[in-house]
Amino acid sequence: MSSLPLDQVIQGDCVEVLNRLPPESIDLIFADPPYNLQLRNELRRPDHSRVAGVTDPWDRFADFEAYDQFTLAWLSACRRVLKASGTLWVIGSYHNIYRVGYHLQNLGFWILNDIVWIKTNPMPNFRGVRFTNAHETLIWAQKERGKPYTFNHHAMKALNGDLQMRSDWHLPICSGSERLRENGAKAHSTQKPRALLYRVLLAASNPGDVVLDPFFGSGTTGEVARWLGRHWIGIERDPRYMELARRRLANTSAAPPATLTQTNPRREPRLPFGALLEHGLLQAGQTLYFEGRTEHTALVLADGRVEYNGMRGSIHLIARQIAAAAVNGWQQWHYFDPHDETLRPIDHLRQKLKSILFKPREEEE
Amino acid sequence: MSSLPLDQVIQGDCVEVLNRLPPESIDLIFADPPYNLQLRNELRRPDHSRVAGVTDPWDRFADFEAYDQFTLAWLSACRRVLKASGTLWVIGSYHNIYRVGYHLQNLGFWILNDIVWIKTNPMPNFRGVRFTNAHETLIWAQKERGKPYTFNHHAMKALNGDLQMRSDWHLPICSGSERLRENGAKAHSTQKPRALLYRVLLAASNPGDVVLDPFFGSGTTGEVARWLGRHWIGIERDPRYMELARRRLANTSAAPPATLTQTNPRREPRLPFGALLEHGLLQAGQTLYFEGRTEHTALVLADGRVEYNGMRGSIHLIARQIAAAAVNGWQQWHYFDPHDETLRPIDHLRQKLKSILFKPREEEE
DNA sequence: ATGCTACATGAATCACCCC
DNA sequence: GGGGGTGATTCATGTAGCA
Repeated sequence: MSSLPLDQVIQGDCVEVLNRLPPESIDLIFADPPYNLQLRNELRRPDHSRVAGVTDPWDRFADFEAYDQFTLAWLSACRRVLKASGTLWVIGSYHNIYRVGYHLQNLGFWILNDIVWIKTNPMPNFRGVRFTNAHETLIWAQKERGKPYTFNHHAMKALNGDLQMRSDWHLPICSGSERLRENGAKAHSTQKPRALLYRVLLAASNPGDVVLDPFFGSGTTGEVARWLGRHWIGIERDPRYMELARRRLANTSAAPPATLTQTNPRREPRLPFGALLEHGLLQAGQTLYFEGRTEHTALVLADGRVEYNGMRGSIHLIARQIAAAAVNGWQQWHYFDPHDETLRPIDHLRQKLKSILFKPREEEE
Repeated sequence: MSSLPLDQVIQGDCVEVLNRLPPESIDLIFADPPYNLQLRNELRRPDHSRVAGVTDPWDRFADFEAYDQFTLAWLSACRRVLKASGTLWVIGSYHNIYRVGYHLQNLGFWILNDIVWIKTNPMPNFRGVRFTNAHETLIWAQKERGKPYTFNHHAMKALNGDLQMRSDWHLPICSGSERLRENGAKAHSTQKPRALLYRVLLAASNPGDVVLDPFFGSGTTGEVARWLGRHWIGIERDPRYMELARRRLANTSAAPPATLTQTNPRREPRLPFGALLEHGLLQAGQTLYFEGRTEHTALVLADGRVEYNGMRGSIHLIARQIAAAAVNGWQQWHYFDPHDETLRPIDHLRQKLKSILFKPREEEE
């Protein structure tokens, strides 16, 4: 295999498949390896219902040494196919992330950041014997210290309301309609949310780049790569997951490439418009209507800005240009709600997202 | 040194000092080791002012291997002095925490949680080449898997507005009047905020426990330990920091013991159902009502068992038989209160007896 | 359609005493 | 030390069912 099998799911052990790929050919790797959870007994909620733990056979290792060998093998194989300018993301929990980070540093990867995914709705600790485990950790590392790498600072800043994107990402877990199901049961026990991958790919790759995921699973990485105009390669050992991902990707539409070009920073409000994109309430390429009228339309860009009449900027900036007055973009811009075929202010979506992210708590004494 | 040097700062290398302490004598260790930051060049803000990085000699290591040796040495020494029921906290950043976590697991420590300290006011990434590094990581580990350990669940829940404390802690960095200064300059480059230690010590120790900090620095651990009625031992290599901490601790006042009462029911003595009979709150021959309904009644026997439908057993056993599920007999069974002619759970009587037998006590030991 | 309640569930290393 | 009994323990969110 000398050329890259782009935009495909490849069935097989990731080390073997990686070793057949040409060296230094991948721009970005996102890896979601087994966490080695080591669950022993069943766990019940206070109402005595049983918690469905992750006890899949792919997460069973004899001991730490076996897990270390596994980790070194796939990290080394990834390192070979990564371009000198490429970066690697790995997600994990306290069960495995210290082993991953240790070996990754030993192999010569240079950590650029670690990111904590703060879950807005984690599962509680039912027995009250530890802290609620409310986060997972991502390590972002380049192949070699000092090499150039891709970090789309302005896109991240735009996505974060004109403030620098920080290392703590507050996002909900994957649930509801986003969660893939088969006969009512979850199709994959550890499906990652699209918003997480959206931020990773937008930050650390460019349109046309090749993004590889050695533990493809349900294929979230591929779906978001398509949204963002990145090529993707998914490696998955389990034929059932491979089929699942193939079906998913066959139904994923790509965003128009015009929305994906490089950008400059803009002013944004506190809850940024980009959050609507991260959470899938809007998609890049959708049309916005100024004051709900069809003669002024704008195009939603992937980093949370909009394009109108050759101009690019935040919803507020563009709205000011059109109205020639200080206006609030959240009220001016409308989106088409296909559910009831009406135009609504995007502020409607913001309220919806607010209720998702910051559900107001009762007043306390 | 056979007895513990309580409530003192000891000057010396922590491994040497730890090796002179008796084994299995410490309840809690909080360690804030050098982070091995490996800063190469000076960093300037956009206005060209110089950023005061951590370039102290105590944070310089030749390479990862040297740092690993250092880490293994102090972790091993800590492990020896820790009680079987003791736990260890280590704080670090992505520079060192993966090495710490790896070695700690290899030594047999069992991770209970990792905690992310989210800084509400971190230093921005001035050059815009990475994400703002807005967090540090703490690992909380017990000496050995499966041993009992201290976690004050109710204290944590109360501290968090009656919701379980999560693994993400949003706290500001140490600044303002809390920050120790000498001639206007920071007295210690990595002084930790008291709020962080407050949560650690309140969660994982009890009044009277011995808390040890092998990298005492400015002495935040000691100050909070005094606040919370814990004994403390601080080890610090640098004589200047040792003096700084001694001055600080001399001016720290301890909390009134009455404010430190235990709220964890696990530490309260157990009251069997028969105690209600012994103390006359119930009498043999009385009727109990399952879930307050009159169709399931049981007879109280003199030995603290109940008889229901020919079966005899504990309140829990019989309740489980009726409910065909794991239930708590204290909640299921009701008694008739002649005072106001209502049915109440027998747990009401238990609470009453508890308040009679165990008047809220002062600090123990 | 709207609103309310009940129910389900999420990468989980989830008890402890006493015989 | 092993086994059985006692009894302590949950938050956010989405969906289904029903009025």
